[in-house]
Order: sequence, then C-alpha cells, then structure tokens
Amino acid sequence: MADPRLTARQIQILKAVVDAHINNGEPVGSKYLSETDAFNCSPATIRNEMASLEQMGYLVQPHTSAGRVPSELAYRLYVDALIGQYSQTKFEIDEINERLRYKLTEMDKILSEASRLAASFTDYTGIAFKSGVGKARVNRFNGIFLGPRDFILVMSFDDDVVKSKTVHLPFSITEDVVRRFTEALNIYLVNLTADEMSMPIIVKIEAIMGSAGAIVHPAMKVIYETMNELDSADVKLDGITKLLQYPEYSDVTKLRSLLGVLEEKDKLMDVIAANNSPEDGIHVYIGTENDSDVMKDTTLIFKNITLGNSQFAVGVIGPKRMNYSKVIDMISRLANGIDRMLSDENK
Amino acid sequence: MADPRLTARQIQILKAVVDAHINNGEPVGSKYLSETDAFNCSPATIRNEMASLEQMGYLVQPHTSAGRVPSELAYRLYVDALIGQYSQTKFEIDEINERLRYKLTEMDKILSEASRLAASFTDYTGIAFKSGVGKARVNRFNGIFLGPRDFILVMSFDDDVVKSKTVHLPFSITEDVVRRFTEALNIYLVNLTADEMSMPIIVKIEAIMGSAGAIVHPAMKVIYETMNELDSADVKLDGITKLLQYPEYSDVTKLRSLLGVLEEKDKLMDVIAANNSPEDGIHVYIGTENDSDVMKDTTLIFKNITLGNSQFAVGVIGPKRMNYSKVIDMISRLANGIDRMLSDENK
DNA sequence: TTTTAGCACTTGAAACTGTGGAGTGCTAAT
DNA sequence: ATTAGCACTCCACAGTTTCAAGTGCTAAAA
Repeated sequence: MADPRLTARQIQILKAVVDAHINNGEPVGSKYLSETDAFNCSPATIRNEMASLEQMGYLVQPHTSAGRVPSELAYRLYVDALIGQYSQTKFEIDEINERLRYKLTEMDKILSEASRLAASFTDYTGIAFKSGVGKARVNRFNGIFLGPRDFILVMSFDDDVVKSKTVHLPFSITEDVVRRFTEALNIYLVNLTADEMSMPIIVKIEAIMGSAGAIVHPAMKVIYETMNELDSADVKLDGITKLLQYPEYSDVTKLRSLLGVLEEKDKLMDVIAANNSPEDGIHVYIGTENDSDVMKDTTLIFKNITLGNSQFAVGVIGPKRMNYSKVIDMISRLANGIDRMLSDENK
Repeated sequence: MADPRLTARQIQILKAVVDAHINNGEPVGSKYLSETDAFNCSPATIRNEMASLEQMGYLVQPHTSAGRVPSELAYRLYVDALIGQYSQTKFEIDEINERLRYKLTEMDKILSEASRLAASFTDYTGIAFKSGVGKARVNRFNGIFLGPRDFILVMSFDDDVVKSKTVHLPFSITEDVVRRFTEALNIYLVNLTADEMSMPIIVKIEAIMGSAGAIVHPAMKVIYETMNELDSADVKLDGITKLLQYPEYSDVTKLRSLLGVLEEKDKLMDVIAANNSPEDGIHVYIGTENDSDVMKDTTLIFKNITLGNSQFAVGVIGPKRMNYSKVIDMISRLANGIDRMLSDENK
C-alpha cells in the first residue's frame, strides 16, 4: 500500500506537513518545517523534497508562493498508516465509560447521546445515525386496560426495546376484551415485520374479536406507526457550532450549503448510504471521496455498530485537515464503549 | 401606550421604514420611501419627518449618509400595534392542522415537532421548550413479567403520558412477585412526585416484598430516572441553518456566540427562564430586551401552552428585523393548534 | 552526489487611495 | 407647511501599492 517511490525522509516530511497543517490550517513552508521539526537539513533541502512530493501528488500549492497543503492522497496515506496503530496510545477511556454508564435504552436516546459524546470528545460535529432496515418484529404484546375507551398497548421488540402507546377507542370495551385482543395479537402478529402484517391476518383477528372487532383498526394503526418509527432511518447531529471555529467554514455561504445537507436528514442519509459499506470498522471518507459536492472539503469519519437486528453508527464531521489520530482513536473507543454497554445490558 | 408626540403621518412613515427594513435588511432612505410607498409628498418632507422620528428615538442612522434603521423602540411600537389584530388576516391554518393531525403523544415528540413546524412555517429558527416543574405523578403502575430476571414497568402519568421501561434484576423472580410489587407501588407511590417518594415509604415496600425485597432498588432507580426525565426542563431547536440567510449573522464570530448559546441547552433555558413570565399569550423580546448579551441583535418570540400539569412553549428565534406580523400570526396559530390537538386527545 | 547558501521571482494579503453614489441637512422659494 | 436645489458627508468598491512569505534555480561547498 505504501508508495515505494517515497524515501523515509520524504515520508517524515510529509507527515510533518500534515501535522502542521492540521494544527494551523495554513499552508506549510519549508522554513517553518526546518525550524520547528528539528530536521537536520536546511530549508533548501526540504524544498527539494517537497517539490518531489508535489510531483508525486502528495502536496499541493494553493498558489505559487504559498507553502504546501496536503492533498487528499496525503491524508489517505496518513490515515491508512494510522489505522490499527492507535490502540497503544494513552486515552480518556475512563471518561468515556463514565459518561456512558447511565442507561441507554431507546435507540433514539442512544443516537442523541452518541452524537453528543462524539462532539464533546473531538471538537468536531458529532453524528450518529441508524439505517432503516424495516426489520422490527414484536416479540410480545401486552395490553393494560385503562378505562372503557382507552388501553395501553405494550410492544416488546428485540434488543430490549419496549414501546408503549395508549390506544383511544370510539366505543366502550371491558378488561376482558383487551385480554382477548392481546392474546390474538400474540398468536397472529408475533415475529412479523410491518410488511408481513397482511390484510387477511388483520381480518382474521377482527373475526376472532367478534362484536369488539372495531378495536382492531385503531390498534393496528398504532402498531404500524410504532414499527415504522423503529424501522425508519434517522440521523442525529450535535455540536454544529464546532464547525464554525475552522477557517474552512468561515465563508457563510459554504457553511450554509454544508449545513443544508446536514440538517436535511434525508440528504444526509443519502450521503451516508452512498458511502456506507456494511462491514464494521472505522470508515474514513476524505473530501471528494464523499459522494457529494458540498462535502468536497469535508471529512466524514464513523464506525458501525451492529446490535442484534439494529445497525447504527457514530462519528464526526469536520474539515479535511482533521486531527485524524485523535478522532479515529476516540470514535473507535466511543463505538466500542457503546457496543459493550448495550451488549451488557442485554445479558 | 402610543406616543402622543407622533403624528399620523409619522406613524405611517415609521411603519413604512420598519416594513422596508424587514424586507431588505438595509437602511431605508427618504427617496426610496417616497417612490415605493406612494406618499403624497416629496423626499424632503419625509426627511424632515424622519429627522423628528430620529430625535424621538424611533430611528437610528448607522452613519451620517445612510438611510435610517428602526430602533428597538420602533419595533416595540410596531409589535404592540400588531398584537391582537392579526386574527383577521388570511392564513394557512388548514396546513397547520393538517400537519398536526397525526398523533402527538410524548412530550419529547411534541417539542421536536413543534420546533420543526415553527421553523418550517416562518423561515426562522424554531424553538420549543418545556420548563421543569417537578410535578410528574404516576397515576398507575403496571408490571409485565418478561422472564425470571426482567420485567417491564409501565407508568401512566397525567396528560396521557405513558412510559415503559424494562427492569433488569440480579436475581430470579416469578410472575407473582411482579404482580405483588406493582400492587404495592399502586398503593404507596401513586400520585406522589419524585421528591415525595421518601425513604420510609421505600423501606415499607421492601418489607412488604419480603424475600423479594431486592426488586425494589433497581425498580426505584428506573422510576426516579423516568420521573426526572419528565420533570426536567428541555429545549428543542430546528432549522438553525435558517439564521445563515440573514446578513445580520454573516459575521462568523457573531454567529458563533449566538449558536453557542442556542446549542447549550442549559444556557438557552437560562435565557428563556429570565424572560418567561407564566402568563399565556405571545411573548416578544426584541434585542436588548433579552437578558443576554449575545442576543442583543436577536428577537425571540414564543407562546406558552399550558396542558394539565405540563407547561411548554413554542416560538422562533431570528434577527430583530423579523417579519413580525407573519411570525406572530403563525406562532399563535401553531400554539393554538397544538393546544387544541392535545386537549382533544385527552377527551 | 548531496546539501546548502544566495538570489531573483511570484503572488496574495493587507494597507492605501480615489471615485461614485446614496443620502442627508439646510436654505430659499412656493 | 411643503418642496426644489445644493453642498456636504461618508461608505462601498475598485484599483493600486507595498510587503512578506515562499518558491525554484544556480553555483558553491561538503
């Protein structure tokens, strides 16, 4: 994978350029490097090497007389060299675990909390999303009689997810009707996806309920709504403000188009879906590697987490000159922490 | 309330200035007014009137040779004249009702949806929040036995709110334990706030549960968490991007400080709490009327909604030159719509 | 052969300048 | 009381200059 044309010194210089640019956000010059990074050679030598690196496509000059900026190729090299080696660094793993310790139950809260943590740990905008798979299945229905025209329908799904909804009825029922109805649901609808709940099955349940058949329609509406909610894709962002600190986004119109994508969840899901491969592990998409024009100066990093049927991911969005080593480390830990926390809870 | 020094023509001119500035965002000149607004007088006359208005504090000149900009006093006059007269305008009430029609049950979803609607109707950032009152009381507990180490605890609160949580136990129980436990909860904890659930009561329940007394601690933890969640203050924002379209926020540093407040929910709650008086009706806080420095160029408009024990509010955040007539109209309708929708549902 | 010092060259950012237009206030005429 | 006319002010904008940073190249040094 490593480019055989690169000498050791060139790699050293390249890394120095990337590091410096990540910190300053400004083009890096030869003099600056020779002074700060204690290379044992003069600016002129570094210039020569940088010229080679530019020719090979690792560095770019914004204009004739500016320093150099890493190309996407350079970031890619940098990141690839980084992945897999971050685990020996020292870290705030204690804090991550601490902050994850309290209960994460519903997917919705997991997403919010995950994006919040990603943002707070990294100085970039945090993102957490789940993909819509349409696979939710009810394990068990329970009904709780509230009054003649209301009852609570409790649906237990896989992965410890429990949803309860109040069903209002336009007519009176007894406690026994609720009991019989949930019995029927448990016989006919358990382990079906929303799509598999076909009309004939519904009609059958109506028949069983006899004179109380009208309970079925309002209840089914609630069941469909709940399952659709679980099945649908969703994205949570946190810390949008953090983007503003980077000069890359100081142009308000650019910022606007990026935030436009981020805020329209459908569009964002498109971007992610285009990128996302199902495999686990850290995904790093640098600049134009993203399949979207407004993200051409933006890096997207995330890690998938699979938990039973549900699949979700957590990561960050920021400028191309992202602090890759820190972010990759953090996101990896955060994802692992969430994963572990959720698995434990299911035990 | 109306300033007696103002002549009818001055009021007319002032209104024209406010309207024009709301639309363009730029200082308004005498020539522009005389041409567009069909006053039957020359620019010079308008200039004289504007000079008076400036002296009285209704207009401000950014610099010697620019047009005039309305002062906060002018906006205040404009808004006060507006409030109470919006009800005869034509409107999109149908659409509001249409988009509210689907079930709003949990407070959390109400907030999200309300802020989303406020943003989508008005071109400003939508905001919805509930104040933390610490008044949640459980009407009824129900338990559903899941397995030897798990059961679902269903808590019905006032206002149709139902929360269910899975409780994991470090030891085995039977279905009968769950039944007895919920019975005890219904005797001792119903209609208490979280604060009122004192240690003696808990101990009593433990005694009643006898050998299964260890069920109490994990369950109480869940109950506390749930009630705290309901009791705590919360804010939802939507459409933060909309702020970016206004030149008022094209300065990134200004934008940053404002967004900083908006994103940190605690800070935002402070700002709102400082402003919010419990009375219903539309609240309009213009510029420095807000008790926060970063909001000195920003207007905050919201309307309170009281529903049983819960108190929440919906509104928008935007530049001082807000389209007040439209926003006041919309927020009022939106709040009424939500109110009606929620009350209906409780019937 | 590699490294380095020196130098001319390029270029954008920032400071500066000049011009034009928009808007004003004042005065005198209506 | 209103308005036309006019001199004045001042910002926005475009063009210009200056400056510093950084480069590539060449020739000398290691």
